[in-house]
Amino acid sequence: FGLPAENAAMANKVPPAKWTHSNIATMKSQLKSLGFALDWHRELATCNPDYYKWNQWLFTRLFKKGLAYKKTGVVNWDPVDQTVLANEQVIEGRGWRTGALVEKREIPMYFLRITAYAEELLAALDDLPGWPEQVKLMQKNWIGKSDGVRVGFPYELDGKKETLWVFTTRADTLLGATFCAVAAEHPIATWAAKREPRIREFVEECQRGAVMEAELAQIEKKGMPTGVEVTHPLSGQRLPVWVANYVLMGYGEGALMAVPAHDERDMEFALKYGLPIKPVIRHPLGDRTDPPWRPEYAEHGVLINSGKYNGLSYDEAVHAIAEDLRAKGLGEKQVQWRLRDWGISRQRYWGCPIPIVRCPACGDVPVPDKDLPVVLPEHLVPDGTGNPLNKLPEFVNTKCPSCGRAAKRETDTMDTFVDSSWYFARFCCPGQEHAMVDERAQYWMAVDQYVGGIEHAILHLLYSRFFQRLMRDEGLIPGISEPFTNLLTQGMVLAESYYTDASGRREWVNPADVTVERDAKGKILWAKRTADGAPVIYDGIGTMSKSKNNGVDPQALIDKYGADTARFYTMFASPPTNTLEWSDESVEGSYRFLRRVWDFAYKFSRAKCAPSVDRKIRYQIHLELRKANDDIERQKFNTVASACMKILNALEELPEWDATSKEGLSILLRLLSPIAPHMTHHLWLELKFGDDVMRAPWPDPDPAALEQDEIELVVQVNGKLRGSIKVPKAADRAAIEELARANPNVQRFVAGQSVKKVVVVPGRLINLVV
RNA sequence: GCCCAGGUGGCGAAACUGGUAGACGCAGCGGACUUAAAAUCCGCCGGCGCAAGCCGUGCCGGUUCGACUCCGGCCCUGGGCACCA
Repeated sequence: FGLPAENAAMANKVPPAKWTHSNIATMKSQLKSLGFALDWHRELATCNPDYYKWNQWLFTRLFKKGLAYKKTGVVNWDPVDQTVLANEQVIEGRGWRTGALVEKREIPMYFLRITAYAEELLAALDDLPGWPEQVKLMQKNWIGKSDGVRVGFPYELDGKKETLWVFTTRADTLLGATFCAVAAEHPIATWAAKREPRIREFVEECQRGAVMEAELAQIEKKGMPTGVEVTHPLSGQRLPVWVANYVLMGYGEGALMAVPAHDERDMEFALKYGLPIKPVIRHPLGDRTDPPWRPEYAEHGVLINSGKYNGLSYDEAVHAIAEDLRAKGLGEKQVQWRLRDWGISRQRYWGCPIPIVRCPACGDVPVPDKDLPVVLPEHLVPDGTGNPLNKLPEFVNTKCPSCGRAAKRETDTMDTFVDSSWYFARFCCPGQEHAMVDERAQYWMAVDQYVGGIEHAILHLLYSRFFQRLMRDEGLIPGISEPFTNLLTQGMVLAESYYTDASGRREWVNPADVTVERDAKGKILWAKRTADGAPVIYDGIGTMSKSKNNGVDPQALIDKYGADTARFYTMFASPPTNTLEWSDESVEGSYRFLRRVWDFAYKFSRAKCAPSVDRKIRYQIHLELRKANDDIERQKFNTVASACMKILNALEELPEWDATSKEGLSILLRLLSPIAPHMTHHLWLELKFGDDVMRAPWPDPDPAALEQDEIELVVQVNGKLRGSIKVPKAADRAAIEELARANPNVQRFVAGQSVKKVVVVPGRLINLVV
């Protein structure tokens, strides 16, 4: 389900269902040829009615509970194609197909009340020891709980008494507020726009602009006075109200108090429009408030210029000011969340239909269970001008489930994040036709180890955590709140991307189909499509993605080198959490290594083994094994692959075939078996080490092999490496120091100076400070 | 702009809690084998220097006997910013 399938459908003029099913077949065969141990009888596809029926079923439950509701939301509108665009389809403010300037439009949509779970989703992060700190921190900041104060600024409009409410985390700076600013959609802005054409123009300009937060945050800060003045709730001073494009209607009250002296954005705005700047926090370096802005202006400190609050600290001031505001009915302490409810309506065809019937008499009526699923017709081909479901009367026209009169079906479909928020629970219950999940989900959940790209750190993982709670509270999976016990976030695989721009529309060309000429430093001079020589534009390096057509097909690697090499190389190239710029140049080394293992094993199978043991090589093998076992725990599989290589290198140094060869080879095959299972399985059998390497006991290092009488210590003088010494394992400090001083090179650097201090790090080094 | 990561040889990387920077590979160079090539094997492989040694982990500064690792500031790259998923 989703946009890529619709785009492909448009480009190839085939229904997205067909394209999707053929992709599933291809990817399934690739997964099979890589030899992963997957339980295919649990397979599901979210575009299958057996699956999405339960999206619809849960939605109707949430709707009745008020956890799903309807309100207006803002979308990108392409005025030429008369269609809603995804953020991805807006390129530099214009529609991707039409090039028309994109407008904002408010339309009714359905929302899931994730904010009802904000507190729990935040607090529970502390109970996820198996999650990377990085991800928990991102989620915490995204949910964005802030303690602050809601402050009211009274004003009069057309003779009516009103209050402008703002939220601030810096109530301590209230006496430094010199103006207020409201969003373009705020009632004060609307009022002012009616009276003053210039303001109306500005408000309209703000409303035309971007929907995306990243864009909003980067636009030039602009504003206009509304002519409205509010009264400062403590000083009684009159403050002007401005309408400003950097105030978001979606956060807080859609209005803010501006304290230019202690907020960078307010300062920028005040300087631009000549508004007053009043410092109210003592600067740690003295009375310095003049521009340019300095970050320390925003630090908490002692209040000044604030009348009775002078001398108070941040906490004291916030408390005192909140109390005084409360007494006047003009404010109180308040918790504010950054998290917004989740808009799930998509004005698109290839998704799960939202199970609502719009009845002129009864309003929005959820489709009853007996009529679920609302099946998506699969034969349509979208043409880019809106949802084709709207043009399908047999889908749209229906009867109200409540009163039986003629009614219209909702044609919006659900955000595909809904599908991916609970599929893991469905994996637990193959074949279940009568429920979303059954008691098997209770048995299997939570997922022990979840693996996914870091790009999902916030949205997908947060939505899944939310859904797990929805299912819990629906009584489906009682007592389980968190879906994923351990989380590994893979780094992104990056590749260059290229597009042609001939028709004014970007057409992405796979890097494999591009010929590139580079200068000596590797910078791209020009690039063309290999097939027809058409010039292509280099778009930089970024994530491999469907939309930029810059993925590498793993099949080519499997065909050329086999699945084991493809697997070994992927493990060896870098740790899974690293970002990786893809290059298959060095696959050769992995292939060479596996062939050497094969070769070594076959020579061994024909050799006569001496019973002797090579203690030095055995030590090396067991040392590598110990490290490899640690690295598996740490999920650093690239060094496990190198440990395999080091063990083979050590084995090849053996002067003759002996007991160490046999033990070492047996360790190597078992260590290698999860990475290269096909080959190691075969060799294990051939060598008669057992019948199934995957069932053989995991190798553990032998403590006896790791024992050493002498250890090597590094000798430093003033922290610089000057030599090394061999000392008996049990040597004491004095003995080590004596040996270190006896080293001739050390003597050169110590000669004529007195040793002030000696640092001994047991088992590692001795440092003489002169 | 905001939030989160990352930056180490020509390249992928290693160095686990502050303790020998560059393990293991790729590419490259030199050699062996071969009529030749492929494959394989051996050696070299951060920079400067004849050497001793000096410098070197994005940049600037700090803490420490000792910093890739910790602290402060900056630069660059990647991920996310709510309709790509």
